[in-house]
Amino acid sequence: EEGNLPLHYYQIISGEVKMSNYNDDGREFIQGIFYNGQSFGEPPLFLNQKYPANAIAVENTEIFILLKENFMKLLEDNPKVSIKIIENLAQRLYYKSVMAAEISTHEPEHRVLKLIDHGIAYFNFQKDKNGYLINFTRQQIGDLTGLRVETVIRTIKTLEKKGELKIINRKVYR
Amino acid sequence: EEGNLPLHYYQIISGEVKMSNYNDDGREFIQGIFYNGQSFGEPPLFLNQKYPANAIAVENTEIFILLKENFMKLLEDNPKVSIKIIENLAQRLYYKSVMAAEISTHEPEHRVLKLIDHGIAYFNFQKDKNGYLINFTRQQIGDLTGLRVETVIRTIKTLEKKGELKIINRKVYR
DNA sequence: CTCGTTTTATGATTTTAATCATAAAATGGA
DNA sequence: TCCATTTTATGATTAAAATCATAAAACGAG
Repeated sequence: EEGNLPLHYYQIISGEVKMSNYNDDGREFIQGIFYNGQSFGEPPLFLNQKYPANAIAVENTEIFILLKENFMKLLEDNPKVSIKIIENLAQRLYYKSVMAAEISTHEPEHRVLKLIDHGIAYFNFQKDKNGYLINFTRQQIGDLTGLRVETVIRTIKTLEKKGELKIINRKVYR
Repeated sequence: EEGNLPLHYYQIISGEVKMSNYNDDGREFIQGIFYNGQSFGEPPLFLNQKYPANAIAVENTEIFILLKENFMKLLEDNPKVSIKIIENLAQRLYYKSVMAAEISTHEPEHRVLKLIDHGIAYFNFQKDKNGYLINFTRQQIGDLTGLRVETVIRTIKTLEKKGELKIINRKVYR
C-alpha cells in the first residue's frame, strides 16, 4: 500500500499483480502488471523509502515473500542473483523510459501502439492465427497510457481503419 | 544516440549530462539530468537493446568510460559494486514511477511542484536565505514534466500567488 | 560593448482529449 | 439462468493546455 515502508522482497510464483496509483479524483494510473517469475516493489526496499504506489493481486496469486535482511544477505553472498535483479530493474526502467516519453510528447495513437508493441515483447500476449491477442481491456490501456477509456476506444477504432491492428469480436489483435 | 547499441558503461567525473527524446515534431522530453558521481545508460547495456534516448553533455564534462566486458567482470567479482548499481537503478526507477503517475493523472501545478520537490532531494539544488534555488529554466521544467513553456511560466506564477514558491528576479525558490 | 540567442512574459485563439450522457453487449457470480 | 457489474460503444459539449503572435529582459560569445 502506498505510503507504507517496505519490509519484504516479493516474487510471483503464479497469478497476476497490478501496481498503480490513484490521484485525488480516484483516477488510476497503472505503473505495471507483473506475472509469474517476476518480482516487484524492490526500489523502495533498497532505498528505505515509502512505497510510491499500491500493488494488488488481480487473480488468485501465489507470492514468495522474503524478509529484507535475508534478501540482502542473498545478494551479498551471490553475485549471480545480484545480476538477475539488475537485469530485472533495467528491464523495468527501460519500459518506463519509453512510456514516459510517449505519454508526454505523443498523440494517443502513438501511445497506444507503443504500449501494445511493448506488451508483445514483455507482457505475456499470446499469438494465434489472427496475430497477437492484446489481452488488456480498453480501460487498462487507458490507465497504462494516461488516456480516458472513450479516447482509447476511439483511438483503437482509428488504428484499425489504418490497418495497424485488427478488432475481432471486440478483441484487439496485432 | 538513440538507436545505437550500447558498448560501454558511463560514469560522470565532473560536469552535467542531459538524457532526452525528441518526437517527430522536434519536441523534447528530458528523461533525466545526471551530475558528477552518477552513471547513466546502463539499462540498454544490460539488456543488449538499442538506446531508447539520447545523451549529451550540457557543459564541459569528464566521463569515465568502461568497456562492457570489463564492467560485467567487475560486477561478477565484486558484490559491493553490484549493490551500488542496484541502488542507483532503484533510485532512477523510483523517480520515473513518481513522475509517470504525475504526468499522466495530475494537473500542471501538481506536476511542477512534484518535480521541484523531487529535485530538491535528488538534483543538486542549493539552499540560500530565500530557500532552495530551483536552477532549471522554465523550458527544462516543461521538458521534464511534459508541459509547454508558456504553461510552465503561468503555472509557476499561480504557485507563487498561492505561496507555494517564491520568484526573486525571475529565479524560482522553494 | 555589441549583437544574436535564449529566457521570461502575456494575450488571443484553437485544438484535442476529457467530460457528460446514454446504452447495448458481454461477463461472471449467486 | 438471472441479474448486477463491467466492458465496449457513440454522440454532444466543454475545458484546459497547446498553439500562435509578439516583445522585453537577460545572457553570453566574440
